Amino acid sequence: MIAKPADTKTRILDAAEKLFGKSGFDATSLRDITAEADVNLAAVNYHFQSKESLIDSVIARRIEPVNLKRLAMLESAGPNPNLEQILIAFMAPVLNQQDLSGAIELMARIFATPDMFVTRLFKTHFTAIVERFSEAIGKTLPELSRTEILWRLHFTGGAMAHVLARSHLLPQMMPGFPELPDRQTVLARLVTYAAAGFRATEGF
Amino acid sequence: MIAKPADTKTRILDAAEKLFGKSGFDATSLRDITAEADVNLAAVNYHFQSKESLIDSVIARRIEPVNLKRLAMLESAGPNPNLEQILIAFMAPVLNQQDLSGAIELMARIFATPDMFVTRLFKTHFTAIVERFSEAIGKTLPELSRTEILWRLHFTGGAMAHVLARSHLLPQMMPGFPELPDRQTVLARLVTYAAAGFRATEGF
DNA sequence: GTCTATAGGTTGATAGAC
DNA sequence: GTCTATCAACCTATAGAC
Repeated sequence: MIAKPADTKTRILDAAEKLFGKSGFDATSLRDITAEADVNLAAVNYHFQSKESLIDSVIARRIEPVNLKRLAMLESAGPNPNLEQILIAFMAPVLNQQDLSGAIELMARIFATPDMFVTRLFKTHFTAIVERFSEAIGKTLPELSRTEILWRLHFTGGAMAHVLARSHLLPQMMPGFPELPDRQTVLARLVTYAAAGFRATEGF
Repeated sequence: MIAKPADTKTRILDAAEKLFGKSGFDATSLRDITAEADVNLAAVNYHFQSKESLIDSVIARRIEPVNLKRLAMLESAGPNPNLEQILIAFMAPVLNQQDLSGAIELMARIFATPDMFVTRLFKTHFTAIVERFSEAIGKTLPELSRTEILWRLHFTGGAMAHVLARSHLLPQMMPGFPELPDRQTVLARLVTYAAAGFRATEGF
């Protein structure tokens, strides 16, 4: 492995990702980022024009590969994937991604931030995913209405986002809670829970 | 109904709640708050000492009544509540609260903000609730391990938080998604989903 | 309790030299 | 492309008059 001397633009993206994930978009200043990246302050505006545009770039760089992976996993499960395969394709690329420079914490922020400009990105990047996955689920659960499927996907996304953002404090919140298991175990628990939720009889 | 002339302290709390919910804690300045509340800037520091202490007060004012309501609903379901009753007691007080000055949006922020000082409040206000509800669930689902119950409560809290934070954009995210139903309908959907998730056989 | 005034520091963004 | 220097605006917090 050759240590790549990352160029300025990449260094800024890496530093911004790390700090946005740790402290949020508002609380992270451009000066924090340039200090972390060890580049000049003016370089941010030269390469990204504005802070908001930098946020756009940081988010898109991580989300797009994840979404491609989701679609690829769904494809590779064949023309008639079962519910568990679908849910794993939906969640594994998010939960299992490499946390090189804080990608997981960043993703937790994106899911959890209701601010308008993040919401806009949410729409941009997730609409096609929701469309594709809700269609696949509809094929395995034809008795569910499309509306119900979308709601349950909404619930499932919420559970997944919460796992990203807060799982690390389960042990300290609950006395006697065991060590955090590895990601595969968490994913398995989540898939079991969500699959049962999807299979519930509609209307209660 | 007599229109109460709220005192300065209450006006600040109301304005802060509204703006924290709308824009987040970092993006809301004390000047934003005092302008909204139509009080003097210095009044904030007089009544609350610091911004962080104001945030504490704003959050505690809304969370504590909700948690009392949760415990009361669980009590009133009798000594052996079924799973649905437990889940309704857990979620209804959060989802159905009056959104007078932005309480629901504030609650969404609290659940969704992974910052340390919010996490600390999370522990302060929710540990007892989790303890009580996980115990009640354990009585109805004795075959589940305590660890599994805590994980599934974690997932359920995530789904609920996501409903608070993002449900309003389901219609615009999905072409053909119908109008948002009333809160009771959303709650019923969520309870159906979560109850099935809890009843899943452990270990898959 | 409420106000004005201000201290002391940070912010995003840019102009202009190299 | 990268730097220094700087602007104008904003921030939290406090001192001190009333």
